[in-house]
Amino acid sequence: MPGTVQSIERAAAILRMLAGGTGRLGLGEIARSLDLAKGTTHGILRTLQVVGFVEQDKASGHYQLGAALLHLGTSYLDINELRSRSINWADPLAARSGEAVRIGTVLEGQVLVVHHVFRPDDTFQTLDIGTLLPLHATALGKVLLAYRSAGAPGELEQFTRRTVVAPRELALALDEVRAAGWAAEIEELTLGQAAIAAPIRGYGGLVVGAIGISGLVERICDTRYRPHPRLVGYVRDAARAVSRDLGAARH
Amino acid sequence: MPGTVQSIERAAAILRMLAGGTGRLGLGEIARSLDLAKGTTHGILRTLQVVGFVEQDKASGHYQLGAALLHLGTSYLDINELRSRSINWADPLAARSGEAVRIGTVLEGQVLVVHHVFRPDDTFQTLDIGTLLPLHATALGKVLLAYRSAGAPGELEQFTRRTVVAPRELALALDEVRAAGWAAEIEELTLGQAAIAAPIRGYGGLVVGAIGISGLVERICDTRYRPHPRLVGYVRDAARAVSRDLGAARH
DNA sequence: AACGCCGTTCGGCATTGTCGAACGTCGGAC
DNA sequence: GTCCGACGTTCGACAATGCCGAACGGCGTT
Repeated sequence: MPGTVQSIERAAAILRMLAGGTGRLGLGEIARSLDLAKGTTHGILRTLQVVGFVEQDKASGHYQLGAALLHLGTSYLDINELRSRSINWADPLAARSGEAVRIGTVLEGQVLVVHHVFRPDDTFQTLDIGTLLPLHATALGKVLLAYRSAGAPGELEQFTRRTVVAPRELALALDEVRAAGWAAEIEELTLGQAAIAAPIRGYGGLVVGAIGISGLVERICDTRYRPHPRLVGYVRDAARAVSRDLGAARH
Repeated sequence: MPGTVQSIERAAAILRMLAGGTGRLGLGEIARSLDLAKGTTHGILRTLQVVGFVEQDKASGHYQLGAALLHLGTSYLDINELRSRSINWADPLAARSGEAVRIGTVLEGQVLVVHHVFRPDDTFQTLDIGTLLPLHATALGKVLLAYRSAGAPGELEQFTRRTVVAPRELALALDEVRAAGWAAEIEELTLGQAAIAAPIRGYGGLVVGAIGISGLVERICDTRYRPHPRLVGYVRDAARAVSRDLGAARH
């Protein structure tokens, strides 16, 4: 890609690789995967270490992500307008619906969770801000796909028996999402779990994210195995409120 | 610095700058602060944009941190051994003490919070994982300073009337911390707040972090304005437990 | 209407980072 | 105990790379 700094692209590729794997990776492993000379890879890793983006386990020599990234990630949250505007509406939605609320955007063919409110009643749940979820097997993802210019990703992983993996079937589902203005997901990612989501529009009406609730199927769905209209209304109301805050209304 | 990749260092400097400021920054502003040509800065920013580390506000042209950093930061948390080992002991500490628990490491002359457990009873508190705190005005920071090879930072900001700003006074306080094996902070960062912390030792006995509790002065301290020995015991017990998990015991 | 500032583009030069081979060290295998 | 292989690291030479500075077009202000 002309006009871009190649060493930075390589550094980013290394960071993505370290984030994807189980944790520590060896220099040789990294160099081999990215088709780089060991010496080159070493120079990049050393620099990343100096700036705190990676750390090295002195004992094994292996590399892992560094602490500076945590602060950068948190700073992103502080800046992110989608998140800051959503917070005021996510809590009420969690309270009204009684379910956990999540807000997501698209990042590299997946859903990035930028905000998460725990289910009000319940106890210990793991915070999954910063987590990546599949686009085709979540309510948030379907919404984001439906209003997205880029087409669906080629590889559709099957998580449960109900996961939509056929491209044509997914395209039809996305048509329905566009027509209805909201999306549902019922046991397509995890058995016993269901979710409802609606699009958040930013300046100019563009869809910049999605907000939704998720929880046990028996609470999200009615006896006919379909999402409660009441909950759908809550989600759509919240999405509209956030969109209004983001300036979707003005023009 | 020879042997390091200069463009990556510059890219990291830009990211740090974007994280430090209030949010969006202009290209000229960045180029001026880092003494770079506008063209050079533009190339780096474009690359960072391609890899998702920065985003550009189409309207104003200003730059801000990108979503990919959030995922990298979260991945760091998943990897970080200090954090993963601490989690099991942070919850019991919060339960026993009835206060909020935080675990921190040193990052660039500040305390980086890598884990945070809310005060059990209370209601809404803001999660400050990823936040940076001053070294000299927090209990966590004093512990980290006391066992650190590098000397204290030159600039000691005054937050309240009780903040220790005189280098000699701080050095004496750190001596006490080393002698006692724990540190306290009473209204030195925020009025009405106090904290207790103890060091976490990793492999080889090296101090790799600190764990502590913080809350209202009247709960942390006794009538003589000194930390409750019972709470100090809880914190030190937790610190020892985490250290044992991290392998400080073996050799 | 002209100015100043912004983000962006482009070409030439040399600084910069890349490559490949060689080194020291550690662990495991035999 | 002693190979052997793999690892992370260092180094020097080449040229490809990304840096610089000047020029461009758009926008808001003066």
